[in-house]
Amino acid sequence: MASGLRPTLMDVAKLSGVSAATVSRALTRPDMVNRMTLERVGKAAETLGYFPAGAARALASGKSRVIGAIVPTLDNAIFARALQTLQGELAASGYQLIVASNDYNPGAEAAILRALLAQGVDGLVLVGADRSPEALAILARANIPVVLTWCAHPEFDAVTVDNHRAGWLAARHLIELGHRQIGVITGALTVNDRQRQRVAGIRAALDDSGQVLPESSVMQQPFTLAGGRSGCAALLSMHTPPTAIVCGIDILAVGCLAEAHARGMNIPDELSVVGIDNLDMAAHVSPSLTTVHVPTARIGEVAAQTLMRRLDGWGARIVVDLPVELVVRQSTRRLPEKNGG
Amino acid sequence: MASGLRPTLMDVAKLSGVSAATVSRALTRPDMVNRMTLERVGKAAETLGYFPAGAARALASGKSRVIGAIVPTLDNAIFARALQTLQGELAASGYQLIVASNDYNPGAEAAILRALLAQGVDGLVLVGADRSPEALAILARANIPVVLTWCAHPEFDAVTVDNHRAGWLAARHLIELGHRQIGVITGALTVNDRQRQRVAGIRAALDDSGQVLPESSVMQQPFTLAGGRSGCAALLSMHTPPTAIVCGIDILAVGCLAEAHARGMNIPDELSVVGIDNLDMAAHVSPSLTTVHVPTARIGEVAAQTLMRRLDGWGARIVVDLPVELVVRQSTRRLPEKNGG
DNA sequence: GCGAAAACTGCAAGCGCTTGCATCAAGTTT
DNA sequence: AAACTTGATGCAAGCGCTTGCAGTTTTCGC
Repeated sequence: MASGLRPTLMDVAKLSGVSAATVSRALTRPDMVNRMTLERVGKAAETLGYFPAGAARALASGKSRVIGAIVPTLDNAIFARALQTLQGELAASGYQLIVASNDYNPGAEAAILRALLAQGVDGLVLVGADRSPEALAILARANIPVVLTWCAHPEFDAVTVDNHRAGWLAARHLIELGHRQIGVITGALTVNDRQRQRVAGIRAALDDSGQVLPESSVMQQPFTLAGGRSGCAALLSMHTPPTAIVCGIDILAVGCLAEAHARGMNIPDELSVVGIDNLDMAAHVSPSLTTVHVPTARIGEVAAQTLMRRLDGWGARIVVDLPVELVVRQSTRRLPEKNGG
Repeated sequence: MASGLRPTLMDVAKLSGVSAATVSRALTRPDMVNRMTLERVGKAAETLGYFPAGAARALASGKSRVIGAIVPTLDNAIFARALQTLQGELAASGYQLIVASNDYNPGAEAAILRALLAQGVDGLVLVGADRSPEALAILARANIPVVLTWCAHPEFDAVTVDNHRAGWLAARHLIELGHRQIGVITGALTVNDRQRQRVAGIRAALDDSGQVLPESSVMQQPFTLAGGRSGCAALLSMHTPPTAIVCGIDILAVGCLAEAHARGMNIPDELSVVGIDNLDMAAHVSPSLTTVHVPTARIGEVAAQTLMRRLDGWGARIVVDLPVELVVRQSTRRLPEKNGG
């Protein structure tokens, strides 16, 4: 090889006295190559410090061994954690992960999708099932495996979690504790189907017990602690403030706790708060947060496995629904009786 | 084009009646092409729904427009946030981001590096300056821009933060408040130069005031709230427990707060705690956390800019040092006088 | 020991783009 | 009007691999 340049397949072939084809096979399908040849090639590759050029490989084979993921943001423990396991699992199978975020802007997705496809990803993992028609069209034409996470959609594989049930469990818990004035803090519902489903679940639980959740008791806030605080503040300043609040995600719930604390309110005595997600933090805040556990890390892991299975040729739709579960801690308690009646 | 297949450059060329070369130029260097031709090509590409194949492009041009990043873990708000801005900034310049994590295992880095280089990344962003000789050798041979983050190294571009100073500021603050018994909770020092530097800074501040920081007062813990708690517990169970604790990162500090709270200790009256990082959380926990602000998001942003500058041909070493700054909140206070003396 | 199957290996044609060089038409200069 | 620029385009040679097919050598079965 020209000194200073990366060695190529040809260099290895020459050094080991075989054809490029054989080297290629030695590297990708060792079982097709004679043991001794394999060894010779291996040694040559070793001494040259050879490693295959992904671009050439991708071009020739049509497979890039790269998976793309689009998340609303990395700056949220939920997605970061899912990506962490996703990446780990993919790496174990020899795949790389390209991440992109759309900042909860559904309109940005189509462009990102185009960029990812242009890049030549072999598969895609997306969050939620809300998708613009344009994005949908792109996906339909792309002809690569796509797995949705958190929410399902009939046209795609999915690793889901029952968000409706999560909301239901949270609200049900409060109802069983005697709460009747229940407020909700959630993210922006128009761009977030997970949150919509959770709120629907909350509403359903209330319905089941003959109550209604007025729109005015549902506060939409950004997914930050500050959002949780201001949602809490808004709820508490209502004419009849709630005796309990369920938050669409733990971040909001922790913010809510902080706000209550800042106001000198005792939780759970004066206000019950329940979250959804079960972040690490939930167990450590004070009071510890009652929440609905969502197996976030597992989502990434299973998403990777689903993708691998598809890339291995699996033909049928795959939908894995991961269980959610109420975790009762210290932030909720039975509504104190107001009077003897 | 064969129906069902993705259109190629050639398809666009034929449809618009020019050569493939012209289409290529129309797409990548529009200024080299006649206005009218450009328009025709654009229209043809549009109607065919053409977009370039990244692999082919990368192979022919030697540039993949993909950047690789290796972080210890995504599951830490610090890195997740930096990656978020890094990704956003790169995307704005038409680059994709491949992320990989090594789980704080320095030994894994070389393999990841190899995989990333095989994939054909155009640039790399790494965390910290600790690097195995093997990894270093790989980087040296790779011949692509590399930017280090958080810590600098003479051989690489870097976007740094003065970790030593961060530690120094934190400890100094406590010393000024009269504390003499100071404990430290940190991550695993052997695999984390950021933490080493911070602890060194803490030690330096103590030295400056004529004190020493015994090894036994430095608790190494995993970067979790639970780690912060157990570090705190360990410190408090010492023969002469500290009156103040500085934590290598906020996560540990928040855990520390939680532990103290669980023990019914009043912070800051009975124990002062200071963190480093200034996570969102720091302002919202109770008591709010005194900490040293580290411009995490900015690190990712500037890292991207640095890389872009290099890829634009910039020849000199780039080192950007971002300022850190003490943020005093409620978790620290003057050491109460024990007696009249 | 012979024919056929099995096991290897090589040939060569791409994969879809980029880019140095040549070409050619249309100005500019002198 | 000859000699040059200049601008726009085409030609064609790759970039470094993979892979269908064909050829060669081994290995078996009998």
